Amino acid sequence: MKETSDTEKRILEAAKAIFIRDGWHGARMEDIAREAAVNKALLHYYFRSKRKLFDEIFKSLQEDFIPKLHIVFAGEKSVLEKMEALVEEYLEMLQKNPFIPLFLINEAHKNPEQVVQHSVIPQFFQQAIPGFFSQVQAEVAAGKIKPVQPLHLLLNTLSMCVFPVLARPMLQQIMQLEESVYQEILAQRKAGIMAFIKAALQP
Amino acid sequence: MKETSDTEKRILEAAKAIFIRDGWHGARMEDIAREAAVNKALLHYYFRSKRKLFDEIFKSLQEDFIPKLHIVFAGEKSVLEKMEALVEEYLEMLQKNPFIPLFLINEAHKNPEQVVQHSVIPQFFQQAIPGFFSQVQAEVAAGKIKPVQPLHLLLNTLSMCVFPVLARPMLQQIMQLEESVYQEILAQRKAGIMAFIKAALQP
DNA sequence: GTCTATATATGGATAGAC
DNA sequence: GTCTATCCATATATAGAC
Repeated sequence: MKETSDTEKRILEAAKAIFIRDGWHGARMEDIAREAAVNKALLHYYFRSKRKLFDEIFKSLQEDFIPKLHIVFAGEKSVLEKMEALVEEYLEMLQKNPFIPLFLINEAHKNPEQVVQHSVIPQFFQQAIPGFFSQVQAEVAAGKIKPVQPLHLLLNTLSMCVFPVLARPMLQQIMQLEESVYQEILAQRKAGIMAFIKAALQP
Repeated sequence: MKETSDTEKRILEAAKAIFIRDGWHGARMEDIAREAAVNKALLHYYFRSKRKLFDEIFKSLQEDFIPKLHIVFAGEKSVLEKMEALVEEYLEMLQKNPFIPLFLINEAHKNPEQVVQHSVIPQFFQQAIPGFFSQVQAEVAAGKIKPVQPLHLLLNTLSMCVFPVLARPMLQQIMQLEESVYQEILAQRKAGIMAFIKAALQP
């Protein structure tokens, strides 16, 4: 029975909002404190450091997301159906937490090892993905889908989902689009990605 | 006739190496100075600031890359041929300058407007891309390629090229792969991406 | 638990001697 | 042009009063 004080919850909510808005580097403890309507010393009282505060948020996020991924890959569904479920779950998570990929990439760049330490994603990968790769090869051999290298299929799919979210501010500027127009494009991504994958896989 | 002293060139070379290795945030003026075998005050003597030093590198890089992109999109080639040329040029640039995308994304996140100021990419986009989009629609209408939304075709292609490079340290950790193995995968990306695009487009 | 005030660390930038 | 020494800004983290 974990007790979580009202202030602690307010801080977590505020921190999540600020991390989403500004990313890891942009988010300042000062801003989080103001958002939570407390003093910034309180953040350290509850969470000791900015990193631990983030970890708390990231942990609960993983606890929410990883089980969904397990369901995606564990079922009896076809490769195409699994890809569709993956795209759907991934895009939904990204919409709610658009700052996560950039944070992980930046952190991994500075200190690669800690990705393994602070995340259960590598563990998930080892468990769920080899089986999926076998399934892809089996469906290719059976002629159910066009020949494709499993790893590249996965990389392609993840890339198409993440990159437009990850690089939103940059792409929006390059294409000179209004915020609302870009959001509209992101909303169409699921269709845009799935049409592409289906066309690429169906024999 | 621009004079560039030997020291200045050494600093530029060193800075490029450090930026490639550590990215914008990771790169320290201290490290660049050591790499160039000079004192860090010299960096400021020649370039005034870290940002201006980077800009110098980024500028010469654009002067090299943008013309290639113009050639890719300006020719009389088919959509599929243009995509192939794009993937080839883009992957080559990324291999030589893997730190660029992460830098641009982080900067755009902190201060979106400056992407336009410090880069000619938005300008390129306005010039070359609308024509390409028309060409895609024309080929779709003519039944030369499967129905596809031009913007999503472009987003998909760019995403598949950039993301595995951009997120290398993270992906390498998640998949628990040796550096050399991951490099091998990147080397196969061109084939992996093009097979996917061709399968997705060919009617 | 919550605040004000302050310490500490990092890293870019500058002054001034040579 | 090149160096040493120092400044300064930013932002995290802590001490200590209430």
